[in-house]
Order: sequence, then C-alpha cells, then structure tokens
Amino acid sequence: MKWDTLDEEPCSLSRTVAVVGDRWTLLILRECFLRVRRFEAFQSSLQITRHLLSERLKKLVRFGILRRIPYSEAPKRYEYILTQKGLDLYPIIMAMVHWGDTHMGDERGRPLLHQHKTCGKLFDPVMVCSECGEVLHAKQVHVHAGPGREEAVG
Amino acid sequence: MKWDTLDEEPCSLSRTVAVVGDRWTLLILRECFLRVRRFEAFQSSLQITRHLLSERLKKLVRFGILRRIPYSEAPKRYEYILTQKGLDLYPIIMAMVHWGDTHMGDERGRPLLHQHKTCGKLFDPVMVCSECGEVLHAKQVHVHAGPGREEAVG
DNA sequence: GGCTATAGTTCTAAAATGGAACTGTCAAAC
DNA sequence: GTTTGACAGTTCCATTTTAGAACTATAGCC
Repeated sequence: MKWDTLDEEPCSLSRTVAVVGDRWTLLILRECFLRVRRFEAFQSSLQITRHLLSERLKKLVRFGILRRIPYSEAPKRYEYILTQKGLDLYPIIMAMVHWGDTHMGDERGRPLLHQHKTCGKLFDPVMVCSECGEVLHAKQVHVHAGPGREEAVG
Repeated sequence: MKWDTLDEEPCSLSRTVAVVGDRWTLLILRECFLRVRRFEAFQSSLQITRHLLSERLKKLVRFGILRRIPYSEAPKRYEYILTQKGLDLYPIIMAMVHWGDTHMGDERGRPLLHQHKTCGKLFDPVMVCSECGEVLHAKQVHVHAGPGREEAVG
C-alpha cells in the first residue's frame, strides 16, 4: 500500500484514514477539542516525542485541519487552532468516545461526561439519517457506487 | 507511550484508538461492513501483506470485534464476522466516510452513495444529541470529569 | 501423482518510532 | 551584562513495525 496517495483513493473512508488514521493524530485531535493549542502543551499532556509531534502537526496543517497562528512576534511562537474542516471531525471523535464508553468501560464509570449547552443535559452522541431522522444501523443501509467510482461495491 | 496499555487509559477515546486506531484496522473494518469475510478476500481487495492481515484479524478477534467462525471442517477454514460490538463501530466508520465526502472529495463526485432502507432515501449520517435531537457541534458541548477520572479536564 | 484453493507462517530489508540531547530566540531575574 | 528559563522545534541513533516475497500445510479434484 502506498500510504502517500491514500488520500486520492476512490473511497471517502480511505481519504479520511489518510489524514486522521493513526494513533497519535487522533490523540492530538482529542487535545485540540479540549482546547490545547501549543506545542509544549501537546507534548507534555501526550508524552509524544517532540519529533513525532512536529511531524503530525505539520501534516494536520498541510491538510487544512489546523491553522498555525502566531501568538507572539518576538520570539516567533505559534499555536495550532482547529479550522472549520478540523471542527467537522467532531462527529468522528465523538463516535469513538461513545464506542469506548459503551464497550471499553471499566467498573469506575465514564472518564468524561458531555453536556449539551443547547438543552443543558448530559447526553450521548447518536448517529441518525439526515432524511428521516431515525437512528442508523449498518444493516439498514444499502450501498451504491456513486459517480466517483465506476464498478459497484458491496 | 506504551501502546499495549492504551486500552486501560482513563479516556474512552484512547481506549477506542487502542482497538481501531490504525490505518489497516480501519480499512479492514470497511471491508467487513461491505460484507467481506474471508482471509483471501481481505488480502486481495486491500493488498495488505498476509502477515499484517493475520495480525490485525487476531487483534480484532481478541477485542471481540470479529468472531472467527468455521465454514469448512476439513480443511479447517474460518471466516470473520462482525459481532454486535463490531457492528457498533458503524457510526465511527460512517462519520469518517461523511467527513471524507465533505472535505476530501474530487471533481468526480462521491465514491459511494448510502441509501436508508427504512425511509428509502439517499442520506448523510448526522450526529445528534441523544436528549434533544439537535445536531451536535463541538462548541456547544461542555466536558466534565466523570466518575472514571479524578481531576477535571478541558 | 499433480494442480488448485485457502489460510496462514517465516524471512529479510526498508521505514517509522522512541528517547534523549541539542539549537535558537527572547524575556525576566540577578 | 550574564544567567536562567520558557518555548518551539531539529538532530541523532537504537529499537520496533511494516512491506514484500517466498514457504508451509491441508484437502478436493482430475
């Protein structure tokens, strides 16, 4: 597999995997959603090597998920902020958190609770159909080849 | 980072990442949701090395995401089927597909279209609040430390 | 016996990662 | 005006993972 062209495969999952499909990137994104923005902060909270952190941040900037913004002119210092494209990764992160809550929990209960500011309640994220609003299940979905692919699949 | 104990971290995202947080595993799961079940079928559609495929399938079985079921007694042959725990990964996969459709598309259009059997329409997956049903956005969510973690975060 | 199909395992070279030390810039403290 | 410390990286080398290909094993079919 040529990972460097995975983002050009005729498959939206592959393209997403090309960007966020590794362990460190997902953990870095978690920190971003918890409002972490600076190199040292990522490094100390994740215990990631500085080299890899530098690589991953560059990659996320390159793909337009983070924006590198100066917060100090002299010395030059930057912080990493989620773009709209990055913020749109939220459902992926939340889906993973919810699966972990459901299937990987221990006797101590959930590590984090999420409160919806709009309605004020503690909630779980639920994936629904954009058309009818019903909860989605794999077995109720039929897959067709779209215009971006010739042959039929699945 | 000790990746072998990532599934015991007091963070549901980490625990999920421990299981599905690598490129091959996510691609293998895509194939599972497209009804692929056999070793040779995974291998030829993904072009993954047989060694890694073997490793990843074992890991998915160990975590209870796939079940290894004999479909032939002599010679012993097995196929890999998603358990309920595995089927519950569907929102993660769909969230990734949707993000790819939205942000990584090219001029040819979507590779795949999804039809909801329940309502009959082509749809997008949308993540909503389990309590009020509103669409979720990162900025409308407040995070609290839960019982599974002592100190407050974010 | 020879051929094919399936599901792996083994081997070696190449690539990625971990861990630690090093670089460079500037502000504030002494 | 020299030292200390914070920050944002880069460099180096040992270890671990992965890629790619060949090999093993079982059994059905001709």
